[in-house]
Amino acid sequence: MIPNTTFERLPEEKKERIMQAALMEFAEKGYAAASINRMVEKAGIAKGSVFQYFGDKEGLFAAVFAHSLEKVKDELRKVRDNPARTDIFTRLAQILHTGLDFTRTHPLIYRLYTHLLSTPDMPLRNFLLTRIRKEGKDFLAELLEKAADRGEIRRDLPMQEALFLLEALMDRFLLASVLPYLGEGFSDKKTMENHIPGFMDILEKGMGNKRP
Amino acid sequence: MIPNTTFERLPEEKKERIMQAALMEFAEKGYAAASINRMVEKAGIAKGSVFQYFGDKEGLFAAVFAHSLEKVKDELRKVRDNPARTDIFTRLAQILHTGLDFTRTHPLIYRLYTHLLSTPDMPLRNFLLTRIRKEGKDFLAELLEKAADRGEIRRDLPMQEALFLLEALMDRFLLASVLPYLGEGFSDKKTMENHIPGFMDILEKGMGNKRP
Amino acid sequence: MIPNTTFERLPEEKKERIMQAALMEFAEKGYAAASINRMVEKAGIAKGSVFQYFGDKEGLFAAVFAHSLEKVKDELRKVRDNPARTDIFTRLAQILHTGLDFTRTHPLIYRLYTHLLSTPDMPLRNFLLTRIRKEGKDFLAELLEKAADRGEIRRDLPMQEALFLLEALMDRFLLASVLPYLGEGFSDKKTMENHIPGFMDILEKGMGNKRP
Amino acid sequence: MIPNTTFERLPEEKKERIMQAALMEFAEKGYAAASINRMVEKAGIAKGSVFQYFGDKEGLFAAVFAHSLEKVKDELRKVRDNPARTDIFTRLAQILHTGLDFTRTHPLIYRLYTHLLSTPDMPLRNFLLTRIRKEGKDFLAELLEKAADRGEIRRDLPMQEALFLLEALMDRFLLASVLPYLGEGFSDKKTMENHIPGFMDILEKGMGNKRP
DNA sequence: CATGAATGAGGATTCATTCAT
DNA sequence: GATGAATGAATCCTCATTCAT
Repeated sequence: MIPNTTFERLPEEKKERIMQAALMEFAEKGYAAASINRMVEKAGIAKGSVFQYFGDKEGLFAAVFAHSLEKVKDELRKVRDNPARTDIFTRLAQILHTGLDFTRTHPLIYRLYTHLLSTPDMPLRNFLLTRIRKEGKDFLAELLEKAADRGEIRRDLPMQEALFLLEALMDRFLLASVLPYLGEGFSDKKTMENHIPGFMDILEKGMGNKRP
Repeated sequence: MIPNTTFERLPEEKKERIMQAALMEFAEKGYAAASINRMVEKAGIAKGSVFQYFGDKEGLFAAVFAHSLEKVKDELRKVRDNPARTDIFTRLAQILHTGLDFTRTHPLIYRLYTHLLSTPDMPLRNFLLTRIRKEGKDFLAELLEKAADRGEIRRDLPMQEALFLLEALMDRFLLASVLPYLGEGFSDKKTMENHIPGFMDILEKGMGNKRP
Repeated sequence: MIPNTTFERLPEEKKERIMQAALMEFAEKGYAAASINRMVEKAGIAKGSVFQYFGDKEGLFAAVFAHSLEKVKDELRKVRDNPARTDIFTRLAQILHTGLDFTRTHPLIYRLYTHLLSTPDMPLRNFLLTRIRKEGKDFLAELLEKAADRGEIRRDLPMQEALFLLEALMDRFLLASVLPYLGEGFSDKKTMENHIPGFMDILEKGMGNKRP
Repeated sequence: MIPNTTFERLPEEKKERIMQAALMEFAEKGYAAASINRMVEKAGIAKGSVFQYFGDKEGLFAAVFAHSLEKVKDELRKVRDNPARTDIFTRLAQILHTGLDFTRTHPLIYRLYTHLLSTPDMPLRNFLLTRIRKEGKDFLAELLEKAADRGEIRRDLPMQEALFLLEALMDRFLLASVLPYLGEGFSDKKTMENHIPGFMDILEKGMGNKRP
């Protein structure tokens, strides 16, 4: 479970090459169907090394996941540290944009996440899912709370449901950017940004505090 | 290519037993990781029979999917044929309730769908996804249009985005009812219904035409 | 081993259909690799019938072989009954032509024979091979003997070797007419006849009794 | 596609053991009916190794074939490099002897060749056949041409047909040495050599240039 | 520490044969 | 007598894992 330090000491380039190859396999095939054979060939390393570094397939998966989670956190930090003094809806729009940037740069990471979501017997599933969702959800929750404090959302807004809706939108929006056939007009990553204002319009009216 | 009629002629009980066992495997493991060995053991039939009935794994998957789609359609028919003369938001609430009933009765079918969504190299993925989504999405689209005609939603509602949001909520809501760890307060199927009014409140304000 | 009479009582058309389908399989794939599944599909009969008629795969093969042997005999009869009062070399040329006609009409039968030749563990191999070769070889042997009596071949001709050579030529010639890539200029069934005079020229000089 | 070097690096003894076991299977059963299970048991290696070495059954077959072809070439070299200053018929007799030596030492290789000849849907059939036949046929063709230049064969000899006849005799002669039931007096490898002079007698009269 | 050869369990699939209808 | 569903052994092949070099 605890990653061998051997892998850590590898040259950065090689580490990245291995992580990338593993991520590709897991993201495309899911955990069980992923083949270490294909991975090592892609990465150009010896098969034995995988087991030296990570113990077994599960350990490799955990490492890939942790590696990916770091990138997610980096991205989130960017948004969080944005000192933007704007209202929550502008903020949400920014987040969608950032999310889109993320799936554009790291489409495989998002696919990895969806596999985790949909496969009940994936090893470490619960552990990993709670870890990654904590990142995203806490962030949204905090956003909502602060907005409430600032009076940007209406008093009687059902918070739990609002949070759920935001997460649903976010997830589906990113999924559509990563996998085809989720709806005409949304299969194209390039034009997806055009929809963001529309979403904000609905959310603002549904959750906001503006007088008409 | 044309499905053998052998399977059709089986006694209903046996057919259902086989479909159920296959659905369990596919829903839990996804397509590639599903094991026909496990399935036939669960179903109590000979391994060779699977191939006599369905030709190959892909054929079996297609059959399971078709079988499941029928149940989805049955459910949708119930909602559609409901002659309810109510506004769209009451309707949406009904739909969420019905969806919850469905995932309660057929949790595996929904999991099957999520695998299809998240696995890019699933066989027949595009074909099957377009088929199943046509059912659901067309229904929601029609609902929105009629509501627009009746003036139940505001004139300037961005329709595409509204539709997307509804689908996202629907999907996520049902997913939460089927798989754990999507959020505290939502992991419990029994209490999920309590959230429906909250959702409707937000949607109505965001999309509706009511004067405050 | 003894063929069930059930098959004999079948309508001629059906019998022929079954034999033809079986011959195709055995000729193309050889005995072990032949599939009864494919055969019954081609023949459009029930799989169980094959076993009712012939007992098992081996019985079927024996029946196909017997059926084919009949056709060979028919063909040989044509040549034998030809009251041609010609010398042996004209006769041999006729035989090659007839053989070519035969492989043109029944290419599969010849392939069946080559499989039998080249597969050591084919069931009934020895029994069947001796049966079929008896037909051909005895005929050639008789031909040679009569020619010797008539003084058409030289006194000192080594008979065993001559017979062997004739068989070799015959077999190879027919094989080339049935399977490609045995030599440029011989892969084309249509032009093979042009080579016959050349062969006769060599044989006549090598075996004949003519004074230069 | 490119053959793994793993097999090449094996100890010679093991390589030979594997090749021998595989050759036995393929030679006895033909390609499709050959069983890798039986082979690995005979060779005493793990089943997985076969696929590590050769990729798949076809790759194994190609390797066995290449291995065998090398032995054929070695044998041919012996004959070719024989600086014998003799006429073509003495040469042909030598070749038959050498061929007999070869089938005595490597009977399976010749059987492999006959399967290739008689099985139309063997993988790589055309490719392999042209390769192996090039070796043998070119050699005979060259022999004939040189004999023509030296005036050892008659001017008006039909060359194509002569070549064909020589090949047919050669093939059939070797086949008889390897598989039983091709003719009494020829089924016995030990006495086959006795027939060679008889063949030469016929060929010399049929093709040669001697005045009686 | 890196390598890659060895292994056998398990994968999907095909098959000849049996037998109840 | 004809049918075709049921069966399980055997097919080729892939895989994660181990371990000697």
